Amino acid sequence: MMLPTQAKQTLESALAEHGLRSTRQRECVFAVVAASMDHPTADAIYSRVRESLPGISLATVYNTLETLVSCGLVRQVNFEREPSRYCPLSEPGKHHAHFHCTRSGKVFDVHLPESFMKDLEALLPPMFRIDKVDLCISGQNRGENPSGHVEPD
Amino acid sequence: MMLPTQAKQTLESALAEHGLRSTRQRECVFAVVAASMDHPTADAIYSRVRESLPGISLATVYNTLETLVSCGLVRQVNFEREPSRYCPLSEPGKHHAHFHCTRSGKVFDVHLPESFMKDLEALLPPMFRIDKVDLCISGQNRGENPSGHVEPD
DNA sequence: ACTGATAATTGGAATTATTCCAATTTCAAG
DNA sequence: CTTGAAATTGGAATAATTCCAATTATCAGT
Ligand SMILES: [Mn+2]
Ligand SMILES: [Mn+2]
Ligand SMILES: [Zn+2]
Ligand SMILES: [Zn+2]
Repeated sequence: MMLPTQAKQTLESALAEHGLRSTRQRECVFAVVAASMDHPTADAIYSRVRESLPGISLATVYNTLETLVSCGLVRQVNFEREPSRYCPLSEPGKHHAHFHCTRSGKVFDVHLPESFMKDLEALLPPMFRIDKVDLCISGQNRGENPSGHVEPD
Repeated sequence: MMLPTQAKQTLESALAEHGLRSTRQRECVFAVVAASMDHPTADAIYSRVRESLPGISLATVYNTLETLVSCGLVRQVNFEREPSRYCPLSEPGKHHAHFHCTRSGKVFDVHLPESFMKDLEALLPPMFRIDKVDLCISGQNRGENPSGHVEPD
């Protein structure tokens, strides 16, 4: 798992902004998440990272994921009481929801247009300052391969 | 904790529809959730139910909450990895989101109009059948007491 | 390069919400 | 009543995550 130079820059500057160091472990965990389109759990990320860094500990994977989330590089996604999943956050301005197929267990990103986010904001009293929006839809994906802004099944 | 006659009817018919019996424990847990506007955890519900049924077990509270959720009478609400919370579901057609104030820890219901749900449906490919929508907003409630369709702080 | 201070990582133990299980109790029908 | 199924119970088990003290890596200043 190798990290493109540009992504490396992104990681290092985001970490630096928070007064944090770039390490082999952080680079590798970030590379794995950035390359993962399937919203893996911490355990799955641990498995994938160990192919490059066999000595990394699960604690470090958890620590690093928390760090990357707090730096705004990674998103933590929770469905019901299942283990947390993680996905890369490329553009900080863009929002996306998650569709969880209860049949296949797969997770799909669903792009949320700015207008939808505005509508949502309008539903809340103005004294509520929104920090984070988590929209999880669950159901069944029966039908052929979807196209557009939704990941293939 | 006493259950109004009408609510008792609601409970009994919902349970009967699923081939389940109405019991003292189920009545009491349902009564507590129905009367709770603060989205209590299973533990908090356990405490409140024990005032009426001191001998009830925590396992039964968990079992009953799962039963009530599967009967569509109660909603299970999850924020991040915090313990699950529960709220009553009076009208089956109405949807509501949750605002979680990270300062006070309080939870507010936010009514979602049908138009918003339609907009959401339109964002998904038609082959995705929606079973459930969980919308959780977190942020800070700074300002005076909100009014309207939002619970008081 | 060397050193000291600080940050990060590590393995394993601890935490804790929830689930599981076998035994007992309750219930409703015949 | 009797009886079989359903529900409840206490306590053990589970499992994702967090915690912790010890080790290791990194950086800044010499
Ligand atoms: Mn080691
Ligand atoms: Mn007892
Ligand atoms: Zn995603
Ligand atoms: Zn609610």
